[in-house]
Amino acid sequence: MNYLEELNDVQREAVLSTEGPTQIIAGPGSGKTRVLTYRIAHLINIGVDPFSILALTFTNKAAENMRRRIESICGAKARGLFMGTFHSVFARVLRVEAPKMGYPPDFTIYDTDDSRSLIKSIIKERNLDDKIYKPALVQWRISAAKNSLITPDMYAADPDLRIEDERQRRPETSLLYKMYCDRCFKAGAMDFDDLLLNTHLILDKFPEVLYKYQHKFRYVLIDEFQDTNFVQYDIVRRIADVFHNITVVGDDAQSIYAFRGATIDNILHFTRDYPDCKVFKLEQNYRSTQVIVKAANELIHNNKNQLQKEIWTRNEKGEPIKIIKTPSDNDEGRWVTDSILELCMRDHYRYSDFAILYRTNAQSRAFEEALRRHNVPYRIYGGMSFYQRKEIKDYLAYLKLTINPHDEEALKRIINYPARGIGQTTIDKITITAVNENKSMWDVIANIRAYNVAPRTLNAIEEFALMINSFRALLSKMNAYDLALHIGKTTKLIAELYSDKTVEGVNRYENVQELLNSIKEFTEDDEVTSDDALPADKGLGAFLQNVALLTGDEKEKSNTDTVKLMTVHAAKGLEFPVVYVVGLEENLFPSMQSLYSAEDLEEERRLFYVAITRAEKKLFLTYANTRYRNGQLHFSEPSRFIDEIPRELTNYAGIAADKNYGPAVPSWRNSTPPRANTSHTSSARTHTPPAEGPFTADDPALLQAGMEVFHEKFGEGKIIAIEGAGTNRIAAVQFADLGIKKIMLKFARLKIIRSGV
DNA sequence: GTGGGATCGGTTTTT
DNA sequence: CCGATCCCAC
Repeated sequence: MNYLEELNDVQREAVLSTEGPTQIIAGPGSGKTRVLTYRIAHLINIGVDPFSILALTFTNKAAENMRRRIESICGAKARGLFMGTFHSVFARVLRVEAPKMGYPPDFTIYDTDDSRSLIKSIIKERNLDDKIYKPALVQWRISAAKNSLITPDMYAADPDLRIEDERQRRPETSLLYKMYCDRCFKAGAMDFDDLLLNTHLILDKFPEVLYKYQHKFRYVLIDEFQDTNFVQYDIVRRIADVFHNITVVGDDAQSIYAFRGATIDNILHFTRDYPDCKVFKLEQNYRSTQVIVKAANELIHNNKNQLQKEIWTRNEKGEPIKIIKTPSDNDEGRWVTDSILELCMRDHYRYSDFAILYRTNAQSRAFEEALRRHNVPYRIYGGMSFYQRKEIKDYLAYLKLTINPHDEEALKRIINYPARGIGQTTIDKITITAVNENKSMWDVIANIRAYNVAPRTLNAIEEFALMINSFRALLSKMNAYDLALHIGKTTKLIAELYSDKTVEGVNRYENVQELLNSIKEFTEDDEVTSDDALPADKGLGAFLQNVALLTGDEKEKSNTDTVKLMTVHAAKGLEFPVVYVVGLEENLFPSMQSLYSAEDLEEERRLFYVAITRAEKKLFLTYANTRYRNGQLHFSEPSRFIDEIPRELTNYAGIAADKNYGPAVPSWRNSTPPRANTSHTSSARTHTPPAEGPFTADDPALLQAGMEVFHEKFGEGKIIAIEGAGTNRIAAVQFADLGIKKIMLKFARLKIIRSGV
């Protein structure tokens, strides 16, 4: 078995000792994925039935990647292996088992948007103020409860939670939680958390189900164990409770999902639950230069809450880490682009060797613009995923409704799209009736004649119900693709998009075609991993089951020689020869909300640790002096994380000084940074703005930076009138060559409301 | 009930 | 800057 020869001693041991509980602590670049894949491949090679192996990963990408690697070693033998994300694997289990809890086998999966929108409508129905009951917060609280295995009843009974909710002026949260669960259930829908919670509940309540999976999955392996939450660990622990062949792979230093309920405690609990477990520590780094490895070690030592571990490497020393300060976010984009072009020319790097990593998705803009200007091909990962686009969600809503007409979110989305004369008032009435009669909205619609409805509306609703029912009748007669196409045509959805010839419209049409393609692929894909316990299904229903769990960007586009842009979170598990970690500013990375708690700050530090350890050869850290965030100009201080890297590993000098990007070391490093002045807003009511100069800020630095952006965007201009008071004010600006434009001033930010004279 | 314009408000990270 | 929402004229 030649694959074993590629491994070092620890790695080989970790691959070969297949039996019993095993913990593999694997630092960045230590060949973690390799060990995990080889371990699975090895299991198959020594004769373990792939059907009895359960491998859980954190992302679809990781699962796919690993499956490919295993198949390249084992070939067809690897078929039938149970591998996927927690959510996708247990969604499959629930398709079989959830009817025991009263869910339909074709239950819908609500994504974050669906679930938020449902919460929103419940808040509205209860006549609560959505300024206080912010849907996102309520959703977060419900999610946290589910992840801690707290049911609505337990929530209501818990005095601590009640006190906390009352303190936050949201006493009805408990009730909302209950209503939310009821509504999901009635809609035949589960949200992401339900997939885990319900799996747990079923294993808990139905011993025969637990027995079945305990004996089916003789080997359980979990990747990115540090990112699992309480429920996830609980589920796998139960499943592995008979054979004890449970392997967890992870690195506490790379735990970056605590905000989502992941807990490092799982690592500690694991050694407590399996005191006899074997532990392997993979500390040799094969990825990065000594400089990068050293920087990473030094950085992470600032965290108190960390298992002792030190990564090391035999790789070359490497270049110092370059630290670059730019005047603005746009300059940052330009500088990085220049740097990429230079390295391509001088050192013959390819575009695909570069990654630009940022803290928030919103930061991608400046880089996109600069890269596009220089015709550098790039690809953005994450952000708005394919399946979150409006046109896709609309289309999918029809498909979902066909499968499960009780799906409330799908129904509300398309009941009047394309417009068919069913307005908001009617929809509200239906909702209220449904709630009052304890039915789903579909029950009301399908039986609309029983209610007193104006003839015109009644007609529209009946036609709608008839259409959906006609689709349902075809379910057993057509394959997924034909039916989807038929639905698109009948509803005029495709025609509507086709007629839109704007750039966005064409794009939307193409997206829908893309969706249809993927349905076709799904229909024709015959790689069946059939199994009596969990039969594979190729119908429209099965397609939809998967769709909610996909992030959609998995499909590689034709051109792969592209610069990659993504958040640090999305970069986990990846590596690149050259990495730019950008936007390294206090309040951004580390993020503003992490600065109040030590734990959160440590998570940010781990995130930065993940970011820099993606780099193989060259690492650049950049930050911008000024940046627009929610339309406001912000001055920034360099991130504290920059200071935590030993000076001898870094190079601040020569930073593009020849290109006028400004001095490398910030001038206010040890003094008070200038702050955006907001005092003028409060006095704005009585203050008449001066007749000239677009800014009333009295901070000269702010004025200066503001003017720069202003001129860059609009050229020379002069304010001739301002109306309004408060934060938003409309200014008429006279431009030398463009006439007069109306511009909205928001604090110091300019927004065009209307262009032209 | 529809559609357009004005206005307001807001931001981490993801399955 | 862009999406959600409000308001108003058809």
